[in-house]
Amino acid sequence: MDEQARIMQALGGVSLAGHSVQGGMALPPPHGHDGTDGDGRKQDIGDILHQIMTITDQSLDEAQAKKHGLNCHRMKPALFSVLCEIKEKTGLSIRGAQEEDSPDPQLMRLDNMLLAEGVSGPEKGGGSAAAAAAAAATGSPTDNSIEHSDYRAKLSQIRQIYHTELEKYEQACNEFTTHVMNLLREQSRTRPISPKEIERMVSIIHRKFSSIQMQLKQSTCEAVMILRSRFLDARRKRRNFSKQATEILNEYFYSHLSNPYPSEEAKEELAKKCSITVSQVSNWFGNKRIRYKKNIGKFQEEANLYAAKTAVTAAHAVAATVQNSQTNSPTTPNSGSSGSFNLLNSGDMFMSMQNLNGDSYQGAQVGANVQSQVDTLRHVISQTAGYNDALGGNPMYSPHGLNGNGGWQDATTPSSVISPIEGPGSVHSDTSN
DNA sequence: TCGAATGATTTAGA
DNA sequence: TCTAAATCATTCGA
Repeated sequence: MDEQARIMQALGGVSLAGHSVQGGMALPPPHGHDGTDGDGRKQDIGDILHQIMTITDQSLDEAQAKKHGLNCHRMKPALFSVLCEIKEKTGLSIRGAQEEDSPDPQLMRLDNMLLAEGVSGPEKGGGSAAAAAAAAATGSPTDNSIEHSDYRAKLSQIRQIYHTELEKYEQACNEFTTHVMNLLREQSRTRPISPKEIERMVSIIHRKFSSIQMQLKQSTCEAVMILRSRFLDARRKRRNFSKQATEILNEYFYSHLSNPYPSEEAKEELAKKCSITVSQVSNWFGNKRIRYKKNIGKFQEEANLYAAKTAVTAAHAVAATVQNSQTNSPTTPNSGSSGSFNLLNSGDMFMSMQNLNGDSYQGAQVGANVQSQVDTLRHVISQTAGYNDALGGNPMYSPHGLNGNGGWQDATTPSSVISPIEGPGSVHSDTSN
Protein backbone atom coordinates (compact mmCIF):
# COMPACT_ATOMS: atom_id res chain seq x y z
CA MET A 1 0.00 0.00 0.00
CA ASP A 2 1.49 3.31 -0.97
CA GLU A 3 1.46 6.24 1.40
CA GLN A 4 -1.37 8.17 -0.15
CA ALA A 5 -3.63 5.20 -0.26
CA ARG A 6 -2.88 4.51 3.34
CA ILE A 7 -3.67 8.06 4.30
CA MET A 8 -6.96 8.04 2.49
CA GLN A 9 -7.88 4.73 3.93
CA ALA A 10 -7.20 6.07 7.36
CA LEU A 11 -9.04 9.29 6.60
CA GLY A 12 -12.01 7.27 5.54
CA GLY A 13 -11.99 5.72 8.95
CA VAL A 14 -11.84 9.14 10.59
CA SER A 15 -14.67 10.46 8.54
CA LEU A 16 -16.77 7.50 9.39
CA ALA A 17 -15.98 7.72 13.02
CA GLY A 18 -16.51 11.46 13.10
CA HIS A 19 -19.65 11.22 11.08
CA SER A 20 -21.28 8.56 13.08
CA VAL A 21 -20.70 10.53 16.22
CA GLN A 22 -21.57 14.01 15.04
CA GLY A 23 -24.12 13.72 12.36
CA GLY A 24 -25.31 10.14 12.52
CA MET A 25 -24.55 9.81 8.82
CA ALA A 26 -22.36 6.75 8.99
CA LEU A 27 -21.06 5.32 5.75
CA PRO A 28 -20.46 1.63 5.37
CA PRO A 29 -16.95 0.72 6.47
CA PRO A 30 -14.48 0.15 3.67
CA HIS A 31 -13.27 -3.30 2.90
CA GLY A 32 -10.89 -4.68 5.39
CA HIS A 33 -12.23 -2.54 8.16
CA ASP A 34 -15.05 -4.26 9.86
CA GLY A 35 -14.55 -2.51 13.13
CA THR A 36 -12.43 -5.19 14.68
CA ASP A 37 -8.98 -3.76 13.90
CA GLY A 38 -9.36 -0.48 15.83
CA ASP A 39 -5.73 -0.45 16.86
CA GLY A 40 -4.51 -0.40 13.28
CA ARG A 41 -6.82 2.44 12.42
CA LYS A 42 -5.70 4.47 15.38
CA GLN A 43 -2.15 4.00 14.20
CA ASP A 44 -3.09 5.29 10.73
CA ILE A 45 -4.82 8.31 12.15
CA GLY A 46 -1.84 9.04 14.27
CA ASP A 47 0.36 8.90 11.22
CA ILE A 48 -1.82 11.29 9.27
CA LEU A 49 -2.05 13.74 12.12
CA HIS A 50 1.65 13.60 12.51
CA GLN A 51 2.12 14.35 8.83
CA ILE A 52 -0.29 17.25 9.00
CA MET A 53 1.36 18.64 12.11
CA THR A 54 4.81 18.40 10.66
CA ILE A 55 3.84 19.79 7.28
CA THR A 56 4.85 23.24 8.44
CA ASP A 57 8.26 21.94 9.42
CA GLN A 58 8.92 20.75 5.93
CA SER A 59 10.28 22.86 3.15
CA LEU A 60 7.85 24.72 0.99
CA ASP A 61 8.45 22.47 -1.94
CA GLU A 62 7.89 19.34 0.10
CA ALA A 63 4.73 20.76 1.61
CA GLN A 64 3.43 21.86 -1.76
CA ALA A 65 4.10 18.42 -3.15
CA LYS A 66 2.20 16.78 -0.30
CA LYS A 67 -0.63 19.27 -0.65
CA HIS A 68 -0.82 18.57 -4.31
CA GLY A 69 -0.79 14.85 -3.61
CA LEU A 70 -3.71 15.20 -1.19
CA ASN A 71 -5.66 17.45 -3.56
CA CYS A 72 -5.29 15.08 -6.44
CA HIS A 73 -6.36 11.99 -4.59
CA ARG A 74 -9.39 10.26 -6.10
CA MET A 75 -11.23 10.19 -2.75
CA LYS A 76 -10.63 13.84 -2.05
CA PRO A 77 -13.89 15.25 -3.55
CA ALA A 78 -16.02 12.80 -1.61
CA LEU A 79 -14.17 13.47 1.59
CA PHE A 80 -14.36 17.20 0.97
CA SER A 81 -18.12 17.14 0.53
CA VAL A 82 -18.59 15.06 3.67
CA LEU A 83 -16.53 17.53 5.66
CA CYS A 84 -18.53 20.38 4.17
CA GLU A 85 -21.71 18.66 5.23
CA ILE A 86 -20.44 18.20 8.77
CA LYS A 87 -19.44 21.83 8.94
CA GLU A 88 -22.75 22.91 7.57
CA LYS A 89 -24.56 20.88 10.20
CA THR A 90 -22.54 22.23 13.09
CA GLY A 91 -22.70 25.71 11.66
CA LEU A 92 -26.50 25.61 11.37
CA SER A 93 -26.88 24.39 14.92
CA ILE A 94 -24.81 27.32 16.18
CA ARG A 95 -26.48 29.77 13.90
CA GLY A 96 -30.04 28.74 14.71
CA ALA A 97 -30.02 30.38 18.10
CA GLN A 98 -28.43 33.66 17.15
CA GLU A 99 -29.61 34.42 13.65
CA GLU A 100 -33.09 35.68 14.10
CA ASP A 101 -33.23 38.75 12.01
CA SER A 102 -36.10 40.47 13.75
CA PRO A 103 -35.85 44.24 13.40
CA ASP A 104 -34.31 45.84 16.46
CA PRO A 105 -36.93 48.15 18.04
CA GLN A 106 -34.25 50.45 19.38
CA LEU A 107 -32.71 50.76 15.95
CA MET A 108 -36.13 51.46 14.50
CA ARG A 109 -36.70 54.18 17.06
CA LEU A 110 -33.37 55.76 16.25
CA ASP A 111 -34.06 55.57 12.53
CA ASN A 112 -37.48 57.12 12.95
CA MET A 113 -36.14 59.93 15.05
CA LEU A 114 -33.32 60.71 12.68
CA LEU A 115 -35.80 60.72 9.84
CA ALA A 116 -38.20 62.99 11.71
CA GLU A 117 -35.43 65.42 12.60
CA GLY A 118 -34.30 65.52 9.00
CA VAL A 119 -30.88 64.04 9.78
CA SER A 120 -31.33 60.88 7.76
CA GLY A 121 -33.38 60.57 4.62
CA PRO A 122 -33.67 63.22 1.94
CA GLU A 123 -32.68 66.72 2.94
CA LYS A 124 -35.75 68.88 3.28
CA GLY A 125 -34.86 72.02 5.11
CA GLY A 126 -32.74 70.38 7.75
CA GLY A 127 -35.25 70.08 10.55
CA SER A 128 -36.92 73.40 9.98
CA ALA A 129 -40.15 71.56 10.47
CA ALA A 130 -38.96 70.48 13.88
CA ALA A 131 -37.93 74.04 14.64
CA ALA A 132 -41.29 75.33 13.51
CA ALA A 133 -43.04 72.72 15.60
CA ALA A 134 -40.99 73.75 18.58
CA ALA A 135 -41.85 77.37 17.94
CA ALA A 136 -45.52 76.55 17.69
CA ALA A 137 -45.37 74.51 20.86
CA THR A 138 -43.92 77.40 22.83
CA GLY A 139 -46.35 79.85 21.31
CA SER A 140 -43.48 82.07 20.39
CA PRO A 141 -43.63 84.53 17.58
CA THR A 142 -42.06 83.85 14.27
CA ASP A 143 -39.56 86.65 14.58
CA ASN A 144 -36.76 84.40 15.77
CA SER A 145 -35.28 83.85 12.37
CA ILE A 146 -31.78 84.09 13.79
CA GLU A 147 -32.44 81.29 16.22
CA HIS A 148 -34.11 79.29 13.48
CA SER A 149 -31.19 79.64 11.14
CA ASP A 150 -28.81 78.87 13.97
CA TYR A 151 -30.74 75.71 14.76
CA ARG A 152 -30.81 74.72 11.12
CA ALA A 153 -27.11 75.37 10.71
CA LYS A 154 -26.24 73.23 13.71
CA LEU A 155 -28.57 70.48 12.59
CA SER A 156 -27.04 70.61 9.16
CA GLN A 157 -23.61 70.16 10.75
CA ILE A 158 -24.83 67.13 12.64
CA ARG A 159 -26.36 65.77 9.48
CA GLN A 160 -23.14 66.23 7.57
CA ILE A 161 -21.03 64.53 10.22
CA TYR A 162 -23.52 61.70 10.45
CA HIS A 163 -23.51 61.05 6.73
CA THR A 164 -19.73 61.28 6.48
CA GLU A 165 -19.26 58.79 9.28
CA LEU A 166 -21.95 56.52 7.91
CA GLU A 167 -20.26 56.52 4.54
CA LYS A 168 -16.92 55.73 6.16
CA TYR A 169 -18.40 52.81 8.05
CA GLU A 170 -20.10 51.45 4.97
CA GLN A 171 -16.93 51.72 2.96
CA ALA A 172 -14.91 50.03 5.67
CA CYS A 173 -17.53 47.32 5.96
CA ASN A 174 -17.46 46.63 2.23
CA GLU A 175 -13.71 46.59 2.11
CA PHE A 176 -13.45 44.25 5.05
CA THR A 177 -16.14 41.97 3.69
CA THR A 178 -14.43 41.74 0.32
CA HIS A 179 -11.14 41.03 2.01
CA VAL A 180 -12.57 38.27 4.17
CA MET A 181 -14.44 36.74 1.25
CA ASN A 182 -11.31 36.65 -0.85
CA LEU A 183 -9.44 35.08 2.01
CA LEU A 184 -12.10 32.44 2.53
CA ARG A 185 -12.33 31.69 -1.18
CA GLU A 186 -8.62 31.24 -1.26
CA GLN A 187 -8.74 28.96 1.75
CA SER A 188 -11.69 27.05 0.38
CA ARG A 189 -9.33 25.45 -2.09
CA THR A 190 -7.47 23.71 0.71
CA ARG A 191 -10.11 23.30 3.40
CA PRO A 192 -13.84 22.80 3.27
CA ILE A 193 -15.54 26.20 3.26
CA SER A 194 -19.03 26.20 1.83
CA PRO A 195 -20.60 29.26 0.22
CA LYS A 196 -23.09 29.31 3.05
CA GLU A 197 -20.28 29.58 5.49
CA ILE A 198 -18.87 32.53 3.61
CA GLU A 199 -22.31 34.04 3.60
CA ARG A 200 -22.56 33.56 7.31
CA MET A 201 -19.21 35.17 7.88
CA VAL A 202 -20.31 38.12 5.79
CA SER A 203 -23.46 38.48 7.81
CA ILE A 204 -21.42 38.39 11.02
CA ILE A 205 -19.24 41.18 9.67
CA HIS A 206 -22.32 43.17 8.69
CA ARG A 207 -23.80 42.69 12.13
CA LYS A 208 -20.63 43.97 13.74
CA PHE A 209 -20.66 47.04 11.55
CA SER A 210 -24.37 47.50 12.16
CA SER A 211 -23.75 47.70 15.87
CA ILE A 212 -21.14 50.38 15.20
CA GLN A 213 -23.66 52.20 13.03
CA MET A 214 -26.21 51.97 15.79
CA GLN A 215 -23.77 53.64 18.15
CA LEU A 216 -23.30 56.36 15.58
CA LYS A 217 -27.05 56.80 15.27
CA GLN A 218 -27.42 56.91 19.02
CA SER A 219 -24.75 59.59 19.34
CA THR A 220 -26.40 61.59 16.56
CA CYS A 221 -29.77 61.36 18.26
CA GLU A 222 -28.27 62.54 21.52
CA ALA A 223 -26.66 65.48 19.75
CA VAL A 224 -29.98 66.39 18.14
CA MET A 225 -31.82 66.13 21.46
CA ILE A 226 -29.29 68.37 23.17
CA LEU A 227 -29.49 70.88 20.34
CA ARG A 228 -33.24 70.83 20.44
CA SER A 229 -33.51 71.24 24.18
CA ARG A 230 -31.13 74.18 24.05
CA PHE A 231 -33.17 75.67 21.24
CA LEU A 232 -36.38 75.29 23.24
CA ASP A 233 -34.79 76.65 26.39
CA ALA A 234 -33.64 79.70 24.50
CA ARG A 235 -37.16 80.31 23.26
CA ARG A 236 -38.63 79.78 26.70
CA LYS A 237 -36.60 82.64 28.06
CA ARG A 238 -38.63 85.70 28.74
CA ARG A 239 -38.01 88.60 26.47
CA ASN A 240 -39.44 92.03 27.00
CA PHE A 241 -41.69 93.23 24.25
CA SER A 242 -40.44 96.03 22.11
CA LYS A 243 -41.21 99.57 23.19
CA GLN A 244 -43.45 99.98 20.21
CA ALA A 245 -45.40 96.87 21.12
CA THR A 246 -45.82 97.97 24.73
CA GLU A 247 -46.96 101.35 23.52
CA ILE A 248 -49.58 99.86 21.25
CA LEU A 249 -50.87 97.63 24.02
CA ASN A 250 -50.91 100.47 26.53
CA GLU A 251 -52.73 102.72 24.11
CA TYR A 252 -55.39 100.12 23.65
CA PHE A 253 -55.58 99.44 27.37
CA TYR A 254 -55.96 103.06 28.46
CA SER A 255 -58.29 103.93 25.65
CA HIS A 256 -60.48 101.01 26.66
CA LEU A 257 -60.24 101.49 30.38
CA SER A 258 -63.95 101.05 30.81
CA ASN A 259 -63.61 97.63 29.33
CA PRO A 260 -60.03 96.45 28.92
CA TYR A 261 -61.06 93.15 27.40
CA PRO A 262 -60.09 93.09 23.77
CA SER A 263 -62.15 90.89 21.54
CA GLU A 264 -60.60 88.00 19.70
CA GLU A 265 -60.37 90.13 16.57
CA ALA A 266 -58.82 93.00 18.49
CA LYS A 267 -56.33 90.65 20.06
CA GLU A 268 -55.38 89.29 16.69
CA GLU A 269 -54.98 92.78 15.38
CA LEU A 270 -52.87 93.76 18.37
CA ALA A 271 -50.80 90.61 18.10
CA LYS A 272 -50.15 91.37 14.46
CA LYS A 273 -49.20 94.97 15.17
CA CYS A 274 -46.95 94.04 18.07
CA SER A 275 -45.44 90.97 16.37
CA ILE A 276 -46.44 88.78 19.27
CA THR A 277 -48.93 85.96 19.65
CA VAL A 278 -52.56 86.27 20.66
CA SER A 279 -51.71 84.35 23.81
CA GLN A 280 -49.10 86.92 24.67
CA VAL A 281 -51.64 89.66 24.15
CA SER A 282 -53.97 87.84 26.53
CA ASN A 283 -51.18 87.46 29.05
CA TRP A 284 -50.28 91.08 28.75
CA PHE A 285 -53.85 92.25 29.31
CA GLY A 286 -54.26 89.83 32.19
CA ASN A 287 -51.16 91.14 33.87
CA LYS A 288 -52.03 94.73 33.08
CA ARG A 289 -55.53 94.52 34.47
CA ILE A 290 -54.45 92.97 37.73
CA ARG A 291 -51.48 95.27 38.17
CA TYR A 292 -53.44 98.33 37.28
CA LYS A 293 -56.18 97.41 39.70
CA LYS A 294 -53.70 96.65 42.44
CA ASN A 295 -51.89 99.92 42.16
CA ILE A 296 -53.89 102.51 40.32
CA GLY A 297 -51.88 105.33 41.83
CA LYS A 298 -48.72 104.01 40.32
CA PHE A 299 -50.28 103.80 36.88
CA GLN A 300 -51.90 107.22 37.12
CA GLU A 301 -49.04 108.95 35.42
CA GLU A 302 -48.91 106.40 32.66
CA ALA A 303 -52.66 106.63 32.22
CA ASN A 304 -52.48 110.41 31.97
CA LEU A 305 -49.73 110.18 29.45
CA TYR A 306 -51.67 107.88 27.16
CA ALA A 307 -54.88 109.78 27.84
CA ALA A 308 -53.32 113.04 26.75
CA LYS A 309 -51.81 111.37 23.77
CA THR A 310 -55.03 109.83 22.62
CA ALA A 311 -57.06 112.91 23.52
CA VAL A 312 -55.43 114.77 20.69
CA THR A 313 -56.38 112.02 18.35
CA ALA A 314 -59.87 112.02 19.78
CA ALA A 315 -60.31 115.67 19.06
CA HIS A 316 -59.18 115.11 15.51
CA ALA A 317 -61.43 112.13 15.16
CA VAL A 318 -64.47 113.91 16.48
CA ALA A 319 -63.76 116.87 14.26
CA ALA A 320 -63.37 114.59 11.29
CA THR A 321 -66.58 112.78 12.14
CA VAL A 322 -68.49 116.01 12.39
CA GLN A 323 -66.99 117.25 9.18
CA ASN A 324 -67.74 114.00 7.45
CA SER A 325 -71.32 113.96 8.60
CA GLN A 326 -71.73 117.52 7.40
CA THR A 327 -70.24 116.93 4.01
CA ASN A 328 -71.60 113.41 3.70
CA SER A 329 -68.15 112.39 2.85
CA PRO A 330 -67.55 108.64 2.87
CA THR A 331 -64.11 109.18 4.32
CA THR A 332 -63.50 107.03 7.37
CA PRO A 333 -63.14 109.01 10.59
CA ASN A 334 -59.70 109.27 12.03
CA SER A 335 -58.13 107.87 8.93
CA GLY A 336 -54.49 108.70 8.81
CA SER A 337 -54.38 109.42 12.50
CA SER A 338 -51.23 110.78 13.98
CA GLY A 339 -49.70 107.67 15.35
CA SER A 340 -52.33 106.67 17.85
CA PHE A 341 -53.62 103.13 18.02
CA ASN A 342 -56.17 102.63 15.36
CA LEU A 343 -58.39 99.63 14.89
CA LEU A 344 -60.44 100.86 12.04
CA ASN A 345 -60.72 97.45 10.56
CA SER A 346 -61.26 95.55 13.75
CA GLY A 347 -64.47 94.20 15.14
CA ASP A 348 -65.06 97.13 17.46
CA MET A 349 -64.89 99.71 14.74
CA PHE A 350 -68.49 100.69 15.24
CA MET A 351 -70.69 100.39 18.22
CA SER A 352 -73.71 101.73 19.88
CA MET A 353 -72.99 104.29 22.50
CA GLN A 354 -75.59 103.51 25.04
CA ASN A 355 -74.04 104.39 28.30
CA LEU A 356 -72.31 107.67 27.89
CA ASN A 357 -72.80 109.63 31.09
CA GLY A 358 -75.77 107.52 31.77
CA ASP A 359 -77.52 108.84 28.69
CA SER A 360 -78.61 106.67 25.91
CA TYR A 361 -77.49 107.37 22.41
CA GLN A 362 -79.75 104.87 20.78
CA GLY A 363 -78.95 104.22 17.20
CA ALA A 364 -76.02 106.59 17.09
CA GLN A 365 -73.04 104.91 15.57
CA VAL A 366 -69.61 106.34 15.83
CA GLY A 367 -66.19 104.89 15.36
CA ALA A 368 -64.87 102.71 18.12
CA ASN A 369 -61.86 104.87 18.40
CA VAL A 370 -64.12 107.81 19.09
CA GLN A 371 -65.67 105.91 21.97
CA SER A 372 -62.21 105.18 23.22
CA GLN A 373 -61.19 108.77 22.95
CA VAL A 374 -64.30 109.84 24.79
CA ASP A 375 -63.30 107.46 27.56
CA THR A 376 -59.87 108.96 27.56
CA LEU A 377 -61.17 112.49 27.63
CA ARG A 378 -63.36 111.63 30.56
CA HIS A 379 -60.37 110.20 32.27
CA VAL A 380 -58.37 113.38 31.75
CA ILE A 381 -61.25 115.49 32.91
CA SER A 382 -61.69 113.40 36.00
CA GLN A 383 -57.98 113.63 36.69
CA THR A 384 -57.93 117.38 36.45
CA ALA A 385 -61.05 117.54 38.58
CA GLY A 386 -59.15 115.98 41.43
CA TYR A 387 -60.33 112.44 41.08
CA ASN A 388 -58.52 110.41 43.68
CA ASP A 389 -60.20 107.22 44.59
CA ALA A 390 -60.97 105.17 41.59
CA LEU A 391 -62.47 102.39 43.62
CA GLY A 392 -64.47 104.87 45.62
CA GLY A 393 -66.39 105.39 42.51
CA ASN A 394 -67.56 108.63 40.99
CA PRO A 395 -71.29 108.06 40.85
CA MET A 396 -71.42 109.69 37.49
CA TYR A 397 -68.41 108.15 35.88
CA SER A 398 -65.69 105.84 36.95
CA PRO A 399 -62.67 106.66 34.85
CA HIS A 400 -61.18 103.26 35.31
CA GLY A 401 -64.31 101.39 34.67
CA LEU A 402 -63.98 99.73 38.02
CA ASN A 403 -66.89 99.10 40.26
CA GLY A 404 -66.91 99.21 44.00
CA ASN A 405 -65.61 95.68 44.13
CA GLY A 406 -62.75 96.46 41.85
CA GLY A 407 -64.28 94.66 38.93
CA TRP A 408 -64.62 95.94 35.40
CA GLN A 409 -67.50 93.86 34.23
CA ASP A 410 -69.91 95.03 36.86
CA ALA A 411 -69.49 98.66 35.92
CA THR A 412 -70.52 98.14 32.36
CA THR A 413 -71.44 95.06 30.51
CA PRO A 414 -68.59 94.86 28.08
CA SER A 415 -70.12 92.78 25.36
CA SER A 416 -73.15 94.98 25.03
CA VAL A 417 -71.56 98.33 25.64
CA ILE A 418 -68.44 98.15 23.59
CA SER A 419 -69.22 95.86 20.80
CA PRO A 420 -71.91 93.36 20.08
CA ILE A 421 -69.32 90.87 18.97
CA GLU A 422 -66.73 91.21 21.66
CA GLY A 423 -66.69 90.18 25.26
CA PRO A 424 -64.43 89.00 28.05
CA GLY A 425 -65.22 85.43 27.29
CA SER A 426 -63.17 85.53 24.18
CA VAL A 427 -59.81 86.00 25.88
CA HIS A 428 -57.36 83.23 25.31
CA SER A 429 -55.19 81.68 27.89
CA ASP A 430 -51.83 80.32 26.91
CA THR A 431 -51.35 78.05 29.85
CA SER A 432 -51.33 75.26 27.35
CA ASN A 433 -47.82 76.30 26.53
C1' DT B 1 -25.55 93.74 42.85
C1' DC B 2 -30.08 94.79 44.00
C1' DG B 3 -34.71 95.97 43.39
C1' DA B 4 -38.28 97.13 40.19
C1' DA B 5 -40.48 95.81 36.04
C1' DT B 6 -42.47 92.44 33.36
C1' DG B 7 -43.64 88.17 30.69
C1' DA B 8 -45.04 83.52 31.77
C1' DT B 9 -47.08 79.97 34.55
C1' DT B 10 -50.09 77.99 37.98
C1' DT B 11 -54.23 77.62 40.64
C1' DA B 12 -58.91 78.40 41.89
C1' DG B 13 -63.38 79.79 40.76
C1' DA B 14 -67.30 80.91 37.83
C1' DT C 1 -62.71 77.90 28.87
C1' DC C 2 -61.71 82.27 30.57
C1' DT C 3 -60.33 85.38 34.22
C1' DA C 4 -58.35 86.89 38.66
C1' DA C 5 -54.84 86.38 41.63
C1' DA C 6 -50.53 84.67 43.17
C1' DT C 7 -46.16 83.43 42.05
C1' DC C 8 -42.05 82.39 39.40
C1' DA C 9 -38.25 83.69 36.59
C1' DT C 10 -35.90 86.75 33.79
C1' DT C 11 -34.60 91.39 32.25
C1' DC C 12 -33.20 95.98 32.98
C1' DG C 13 -31.53 100.13 34.95
C1' DA C 14 -29.37 102.57 38.74
